[in-house]
Formats: sequence, C-alpha cells, structure tokens
Amino acid sequence: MPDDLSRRLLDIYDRLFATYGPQGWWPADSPFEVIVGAILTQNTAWTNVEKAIANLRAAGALTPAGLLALSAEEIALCIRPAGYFNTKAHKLRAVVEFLDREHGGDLDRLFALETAVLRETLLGLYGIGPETADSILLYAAQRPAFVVDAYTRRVFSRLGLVSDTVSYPDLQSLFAGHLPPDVALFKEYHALIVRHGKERCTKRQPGCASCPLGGDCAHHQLRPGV
DNA sequence: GCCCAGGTGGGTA
DNA sequence: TACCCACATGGG
Repeated sequence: MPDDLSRRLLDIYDRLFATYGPQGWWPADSPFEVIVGAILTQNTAWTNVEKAIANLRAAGALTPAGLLALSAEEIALCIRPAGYFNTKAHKLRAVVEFLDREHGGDLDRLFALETAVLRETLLGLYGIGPETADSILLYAAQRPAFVVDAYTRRVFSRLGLVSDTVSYPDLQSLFAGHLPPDVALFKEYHALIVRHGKERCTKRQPGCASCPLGGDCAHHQLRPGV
C-alpha cells in the first residue's frame, strides 16, 4: 500500500504526463552518445549540445575508438558550440581513456558492473558528478537511478516538498524511496520535470490556471518583467 | 546588453 | 563541511 508521498509523487507525474505527453528521452542513437551528451549538456542548453554532437558525428567521433583518436584540442574544436569546450574536451578524453584502459574500449564491459559499483566508478572519473553519473546509469545503462537536476530542486521545493537547499542525495532519496524502481518511469519523470521547469509563466501570480501542478505559478520560471 | 541553460572541480576559510 | 569561482557559447 503506497504512502501519502508516493501517491503525491505519482499524482504529479500523472499531471505532467497528461499535460506534456511522452518526452522521448534521451535523444541519442547509442549509449555512448548518451554519455557524450550528458557531459556536453552540463550547465548548457541542449540546442547548443546538438550542434556539438553533429560536429562530433561528422568527425566520426561518436564511438569510443573514434573519440579516442582525436586530441583534446581537436575535440574542443568540434564541441565549441556547447560552451566550456576546453574543460569538456578533457572530460570526454578522460572517459574514453578510462574505457580504453580498463575495458578495452567496450562500453558493454563497463556496463556489466553491478549498479552501485558502476555508479562509484563513474563518479571517480574526471568531469562526472552525481547528475551526469545518474543520467548515464538511467539513460545509457538502463538502471533505475533517479536523476536530480536544478529543475527538480526548483519545482519540488516550490511545491513545498523539500527545502530549496536540499542536497542531491536527499532529493534523490525522496524519489527513490517513494517510487517503484522502474527505469521507464524514472526516465519519463525526469524528462517531464525538465520540460515543465522550462515552462515560462505568462500570467502574474497568483492565477496561473494553465499550470498542471497548481494555481500559483510558483514552481516554474516566471517570465522576466511579467 | 543581460540572463540563463538538463554541472563539476578546485581553492579557501 | 561550506561557500566561491572559473569554465564559455548561443538564444530569448
């Protein structure tokens, strides 16, 4: 029998899904491309990441071997549109060098690790923090890891379910501890939170009747100047 | 011109 | 542990 919080979380999910529909995450052609995209999208708009990925694709660098063949400088040139290009080029190098060194460049071998071990392994790599690790676990390795991001913190703190300074593990536990560990559910829920978080309110508070999660517009962004 | 975007790592108190 | 900052492009 689900507790109150479980019912609340599922109700929020249902409302978001009814409003926005399936989001089709993660937009990528392969698990390796998910990893690349997860690093490139750090604090960066996805539209910019798409341009960088297109450049990497044209350079044949969307496979471990293809990316490993490029220097950090060459990678940086490809991913320039995604911002932080020098930093991210080294992050990508760190991942493929590790994959080559420890698993012969075979992602399936890395993904053969048990989930908790795989998460710690990913977190040990330069450039992979909790959100990126969980994105890889969920969308590339098909593990039930709930992904927490800035939108999740803002939406759920404004709904009054957590503090706006809640830690990553605490916020993740809110979901992991009160939802069935279902990969498809976790994928869609995170994508829907991002979709909703991007929504701009077109009305003054209070009185946002179009919002699926309540009427005060307090949980998503307010359009500047409104 | 200003703010923000699907964070992370390193330095300092 | 808890801040603070650098990292950088592109769209609204």
